[in-house]
Amino acid sequence: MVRGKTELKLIENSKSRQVTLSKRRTGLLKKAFELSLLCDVEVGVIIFSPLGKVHEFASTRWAKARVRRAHGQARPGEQRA
Amino acid sequence: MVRGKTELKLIENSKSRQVTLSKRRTGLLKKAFELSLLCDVEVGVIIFSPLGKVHEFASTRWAKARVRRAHGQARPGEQRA
DNA sequence: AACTATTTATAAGA
DNA sequence: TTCTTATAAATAGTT
Repeated sequence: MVRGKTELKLIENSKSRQVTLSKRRTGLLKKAFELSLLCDVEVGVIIFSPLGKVHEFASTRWAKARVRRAHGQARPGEQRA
Repeated sequence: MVRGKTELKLIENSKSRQVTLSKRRTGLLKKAFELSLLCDVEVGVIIFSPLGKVHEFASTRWAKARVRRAHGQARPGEQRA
């Protein structure tokens, strides 16, 4: 949201969407890390990219285990199919 | 991180920590929502406050189910005890 | 991948 | 907790 603020809707252009995903994913994971550190809370974040890649942040071993369990089943595409 | 930038370490003062948690939690969930919307990705976020409260964001029914399953077991404090 | 103009997020204070 | 404000951080578009 900068330089001609972004609308809050799906980014149609796939190239832009990919770039934005990459940047914001990094930002989101960073924010999650900071929150867990600053406030001593358990945080878990899971992001499934369309291509099937998974990115995650889990603040502790406990949260990691939960996150793992969370996607130990089917992936989004499979589930919704 | 503003007005005398925050150090990346546990906020010792519990009052400040609580306030920061509240603000940043809101921000994190918002970012997660935006990411899922803008980039069409599945996103799940779980935050366990020390007091046992749970805050979450899940972009889809699929993700919701996963997140629910993820903390349908024990809570952090219990697990680590 | 870097840059940079702007928008956002947010720490502190009220 | 909600509002305000000053400033740090994130990031969209560009190179």
